[in-house]
Amino acid sequence: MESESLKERKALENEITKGMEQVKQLRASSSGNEESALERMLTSYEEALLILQEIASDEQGQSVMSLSSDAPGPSKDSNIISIPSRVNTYRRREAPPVWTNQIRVTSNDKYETALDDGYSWRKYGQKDILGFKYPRSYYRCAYSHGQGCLATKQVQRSNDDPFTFEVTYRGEHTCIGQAHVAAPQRRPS
DNA sequence: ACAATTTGACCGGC
DNA sequence: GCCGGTCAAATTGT
Repeated sequence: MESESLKERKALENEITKGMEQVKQLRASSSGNEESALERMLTSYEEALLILQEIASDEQGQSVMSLSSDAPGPSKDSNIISIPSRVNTYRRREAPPVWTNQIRVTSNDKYETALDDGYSWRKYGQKDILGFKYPRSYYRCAYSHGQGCLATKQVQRSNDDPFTFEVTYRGEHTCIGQAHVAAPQRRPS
């Protein structure tokens, strides 16, 4: 039975990996705005793989605990009650996914158009960063209202090539069906 | 009048 | 104390 589920796990892992490769291939020949979507797909795959690993290590269970046996823990004195406690319940911090895109801006391209990823952001800061000759801008999702969206991005203009921007996203958008559908218009008058 | 941006202040981590 | 990140008051845009 165990080997059966192990086999399935391996198959699932294999499928996910195949998907990753497809996306990577797509990304290699992509341009501009679709790139961020592809990056997000990639981080989803990576997260899936991570979750799979966690499930696997959960199944193995106690073997992890044996590590602490040689630690100078609670003594074996029968007077002392050893509390099982939550030693084994490592709740892994759900780190938000982070990825950065390189965006090259052409001169006839207006910055806004090129940097527009279809979401609406609100700028909340700008800082000069050591080693960068251009300031870095900080944006958060425009509807971070209530328990809304925690998605964030930073924009950093490249030192050497002022036409290249490094856009770093952190966190997935939890907001859906919002106003950003109406993004790609902004016609020049 | 309201909403978004700007910008120095502020804060936490190293 | 410096550095990167965020806050928030002032300013600017619509």
